[in-house]
Amino acid sequence: MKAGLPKGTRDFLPAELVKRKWMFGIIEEVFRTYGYVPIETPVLENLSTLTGKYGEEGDRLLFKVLNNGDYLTKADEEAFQSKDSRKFTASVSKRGMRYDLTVPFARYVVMHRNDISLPFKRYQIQPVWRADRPQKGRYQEFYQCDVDVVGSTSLSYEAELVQIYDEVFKQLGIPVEIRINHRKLLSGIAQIAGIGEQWIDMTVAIDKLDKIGEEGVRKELTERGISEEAQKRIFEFLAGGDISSMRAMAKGNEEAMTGLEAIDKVFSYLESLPLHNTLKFDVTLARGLGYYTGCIFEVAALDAEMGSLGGGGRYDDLTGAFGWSDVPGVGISFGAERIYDVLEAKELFPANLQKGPKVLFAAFDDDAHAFAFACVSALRKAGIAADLYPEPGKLKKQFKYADDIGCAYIAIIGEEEIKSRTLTLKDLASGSQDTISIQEAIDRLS
RNA sequence: GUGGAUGUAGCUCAGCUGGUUAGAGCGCUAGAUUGUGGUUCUAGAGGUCGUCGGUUCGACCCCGAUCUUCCACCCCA
Repeated sequence: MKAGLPKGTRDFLPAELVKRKWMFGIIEEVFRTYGYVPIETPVLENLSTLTGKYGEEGDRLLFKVLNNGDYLTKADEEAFQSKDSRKFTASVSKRGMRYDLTVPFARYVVMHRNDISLPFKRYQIQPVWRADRPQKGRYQEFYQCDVDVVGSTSLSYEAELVQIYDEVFKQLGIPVEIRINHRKLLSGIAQIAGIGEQWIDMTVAIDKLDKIGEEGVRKELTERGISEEAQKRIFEFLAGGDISSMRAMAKGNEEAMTGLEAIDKVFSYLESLPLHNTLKFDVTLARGLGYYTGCIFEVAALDAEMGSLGGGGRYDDLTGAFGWSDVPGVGISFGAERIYDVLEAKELFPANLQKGPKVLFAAFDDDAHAFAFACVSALRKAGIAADLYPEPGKLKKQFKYADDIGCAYIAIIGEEEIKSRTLTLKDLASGSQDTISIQEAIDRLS
């Protein structure tokens, strides 16, 4: 058989994984510093946990797992005959793979309500799966890094999450723009335009403003059945630009005012604490997932052609679907794959990331190999990543191997070294070498 | 889910209107060089031309299906 992978998935070579781990390490350390604790959840969830949480589009992209055993005996024959895929699937599959980290977290909070104290601040770095059509930077298996806090409505958490975005991207060296908006402001604008019922249609359309322009948005609004009159009011509002002028226009609409006040409050928390990146109020920002009800965030790289590097927002009631109502929360997510691609494209990974052992031992003959084995053990005991070429012989071959696996040093053992209980340590980058004792080598390499 | 491209050596790619032994560069292996790699030189290995089927005397080339990757939508990280 031919070796191959399912579409949209990939293997990682050591050189890539070293870089990924560096990136995840920075993200995790910032999460930890802000007081978040790690959790993990299983790959598989009950399909009932997942379906209906991401809209119709999301349900379509959900990976389902076939039931075990004689699943056909319990299959819905009628649904099969009438080619009703949804109904049939439900009869042969009761589990699916997680689509994001937020819904499993909601399930987790409800199930462990007696073991956690609110507000509960958690982070989670795990892969998720979507049966999307792959493209560059879009995979069917990819990692998300989520931080959420549940059990508090304090807007200081929104401000804190902005700081987390800011700190992570500062440490990674990617200049970004953090955009903020509020769902209530959007629904308020729709009310002001007299199309309160269609606020989601409006939101989806104006989200594309920077991409398709005003004409394109108007066209889409018309297609979604929104009148010219309403469109006029919407664009009047969008033209407002900053918070204070919008406040004047929103007067009398409680919904829009709530949104504007919240955004203003987040800005005020950060007033005296300068960010490294820019935080921008963007009234056209929408965000897809249906469960956001308050502030929403999105992060975009300033000088890279890349979709959003992360997003998030506040939800009034994340856990209601699992039977525990009115638990508010707010959280953000980092899109690891896209961030990695930006780091790669801009060559922002540190050059000195060690992928192989620090030193490789090379021996000339069997006696030297035996002595080298003892030397390697001594170095390893001292905590130095060291390795021994498996057989003695030509130095050329052993040098090449050291280069290939990314060693910084090679230690050569021959007759003379055995006699004097030393090793010849060569710095592969500079080419300089010294014959020194094992203890000296340990001191130099640690 | 819709529309469009793509696939030839480990990698990047040539390959004539269909014609018999499918090429290059890099990489790989060995030697030049029996205590010193990344340079140079020489030789060598490596391909069921994505897969399956069809048309043809003959297919890498034409046709169909399928898979992969990529692009634009949709949606999203």
